[in-house]
Amino acid sequence: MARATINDVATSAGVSTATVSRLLNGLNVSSGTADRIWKAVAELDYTPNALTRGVFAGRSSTIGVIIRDLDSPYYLELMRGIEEAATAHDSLVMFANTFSRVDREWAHVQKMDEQRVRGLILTTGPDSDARARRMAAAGTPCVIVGRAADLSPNLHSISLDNIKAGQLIGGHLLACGRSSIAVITMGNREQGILRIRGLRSVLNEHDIELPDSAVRAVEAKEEVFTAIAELLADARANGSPIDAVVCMSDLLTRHIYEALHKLGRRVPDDVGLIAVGDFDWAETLGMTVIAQPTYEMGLEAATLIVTAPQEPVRIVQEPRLIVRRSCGEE
Amino acid sequence: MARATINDVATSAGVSTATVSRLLNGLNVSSGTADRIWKAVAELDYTPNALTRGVFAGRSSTIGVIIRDLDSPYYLELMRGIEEAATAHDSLVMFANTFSRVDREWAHVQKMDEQRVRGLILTTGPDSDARARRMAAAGTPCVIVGRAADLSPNLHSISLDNIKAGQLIGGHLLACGRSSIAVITMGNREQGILRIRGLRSVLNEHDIELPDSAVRAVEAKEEVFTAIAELLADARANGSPIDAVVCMSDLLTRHIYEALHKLGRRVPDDVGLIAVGDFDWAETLGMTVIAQPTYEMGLEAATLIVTAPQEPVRIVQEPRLIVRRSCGEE
DNA sequence: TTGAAAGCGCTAACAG
DNA sequence: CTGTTAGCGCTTTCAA
Repeated sequence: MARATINDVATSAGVSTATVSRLLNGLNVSSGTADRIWKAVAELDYTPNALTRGVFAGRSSTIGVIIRDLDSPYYLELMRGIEEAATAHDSLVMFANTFSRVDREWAHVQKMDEQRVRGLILTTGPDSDARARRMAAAGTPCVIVGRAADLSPNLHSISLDNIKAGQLIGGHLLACGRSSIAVITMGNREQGILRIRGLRSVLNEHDIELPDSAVRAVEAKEEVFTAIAELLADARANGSPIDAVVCMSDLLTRHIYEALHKLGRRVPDDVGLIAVGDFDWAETLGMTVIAQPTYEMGLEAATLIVTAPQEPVRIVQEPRLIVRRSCGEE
Repeated sequence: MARATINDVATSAGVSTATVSRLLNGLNVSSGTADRIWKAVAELDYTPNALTRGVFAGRSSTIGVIIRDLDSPYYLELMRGIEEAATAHDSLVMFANTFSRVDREWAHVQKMDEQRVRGLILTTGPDSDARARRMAAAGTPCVIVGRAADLSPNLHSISLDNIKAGQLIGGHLLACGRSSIAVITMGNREQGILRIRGLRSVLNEHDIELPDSAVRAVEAKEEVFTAIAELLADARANGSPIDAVVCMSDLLTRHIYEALHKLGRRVPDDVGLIAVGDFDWAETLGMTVIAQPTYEMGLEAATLIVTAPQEPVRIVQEPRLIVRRSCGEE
C-alpha cells in the first residue's frame, strides 16, 4: 500500500531518478529508456507527488479562493469562471468559505499562504485586506473581487461599475414613468452606497429627490418584510405612494418579491421592481435586473493570477440592464 | 522578498531548526526559548510551508472535491457542508469542476491524487469510479455522493433513497387526487431510474399505470418545452389528459414551470407540479418538492474523509416531502 | 530541553 | 543522453 516514488520507478527501469524526472517533465530522453520508464510507471501505478514539486518550486500551482459566504448563485458563476481559467492553465482551485465570520477570514488567508498558493482571490470585505496586501508584497498575486480596493504591487481588483449600475436603474425607472422610489440594500457595504449614489445622480438630474427615508439598509433577509411594509406605509402617509422598489443585493431579491406579494402589491401594475444581480428564475418571472458579468469576472481574476502582471490592475466591469416586465413598459 | 524559512527563524532566535519545529508543533520548549522564537517568527513574518509538511506526512491535509457541473444550487449547499466540516478539522477544500466533460473527470482525479489529498469526494458519474477505487485501495478515502456505488475498502457512498423519493411523490399525487401523470427526467442517470421505479410502485398499488410514453428523458434543458408539449398533447389525444407533471431533476424544474405557463396551463388548477430538489424560490412560488439534506450530505462526506473508517460505509439519506401549493390540496 | 544529522520525494546543476 | 550530487523546507530520531 506504500506509494511508489520516483526512486522505485528509477530502480525498476534501471535508470537514475534524474532521468525519470526528465522524462516526466518533457525533457529529452532516448526512446528506449523512455519506454522502460513508462512501463515501470504503469506497473507501479506511480503518481508524481505535487507537494514535493511545490516545495521545490517555492509554490504550488493551486489558486486559492476565499468566499465570504457561499450563499448566492453569484458565487457559482464566479467559481465556474475561476475554475475554467485555472484548468486551462493546469491549476487546481482551493477554496474556503468564511460563512461571513470575519475571524475565519483571517485564518483562511493565513492557511492559503501556508499552502503557498500561486495566487489568492478574495470576495471578502475589507477586513483582511492588510493580510492580503502583505501576501501580495511577498510575491503572491492577489485579486479582490467585488470591491475597488486600494491597489498595491501584486494586488489587483475586479469590480462592477456600481455608480453606473445605479444610473442604469434610475434611467430605466424614469423611462418607465416611475419616480417615487424605495431602495432596499444590504448592510452598509460600499457596493450599495455607490449604487445608491448613481441612482440619486440620475434622479437629481430630473429634479427628483430620493430621501434617506426611502432607503433601508437591512442586516438580514428576515428584516426585509418589515422594511418594505414600513417603506410603503410611510410613503403613502406622505402622500407620495411608492411606484418602484429597487433591490441592491441579490440576496434580498426574493424576499422583496415575496413581501410585495404578501402585502398585496402586484408587480408591475401596483409597483415596479428592479434588482441588481441576474438569476435563473428572473427570466421566468420576468424580473428586470442589472446583470454583472460574473463568469467573466472569475475568468479574469484567475487569469490575472496566472499572468501575474507587475503593475497592479484595476478592472471595472460594465453592468448591463436586462429589461423584462417587472417595471412595466419604457 | 524571499520568504523566511524555519532556518531563518532558528538563526534569528539562536536555536536549532529542530527546536523551532517543536515549538510550532506544540511540543515542549522552555518558555525563554519559546519567547525568542515567537519574536523571530513575528519579525520575519514567518509562515510555515504546508507543502513541505505534506511531503513529510505523505499527504496534505486538503480534501478534494470533484463536481460534475457547478450549475445547480445543490452544489452550493453541498460545498457549504463540506467546507464546514473541513474547517472544523483544520482542512482546506480543493475543488475541480468537470463542466460535464468526462475526459476532464479522469484528469482531475489524477490531479487530486498528485496533490496527495487527504480524501476525495466525487459527485461525478460512474466513469471515474475505477480510478477512485484505485486511489481508495492505495489509502486515500473516497466518498461518492449521489449514487450508491459499489463499495470497496476506503470507498464510501452517500446517496438519497431514490426509490423512497419516487414513492413520496406518488403518495402525494394520489392524495391530491391526481393520477394521470407525466414524468420528465434528465438523461438516463441511475437516480432518475430509481425515482421512477419508486413512483411506479406506488401507482401500481393503486392499479394506476405509468406508461413509458408518459416518461421523457431529456438530454438538455432546451428539450424540455417540446417534451412537455408533446406529453400534454399525446395524453389529451389518448383521452386521459395529464393532471400532474413530475420533475426528477432540479436542473429542469424551472424549464418545466416555464413550459407549463407558456402552454397556458395553470399550476395547480390545470396541472399539478412536483419536483425533486428544493430551492429558494420554491418557497416563494409555492412549489411542492422533495428535499434532500444536501448540506448534511456534505458534512457527512467530509467527516467520512476525516474519520476514515476501515470498513466501507454506505449512507442513505431520507428524502423529505415539502408540501406547498403546486399540487393542490391533499 | 536541545542540537546534529538523516531523510521525505523530487529537481537542477554539472560532469561525463 | 544520462548519472552524480546537492539541495528545497521541514520533521524526527538519537544523543547529549
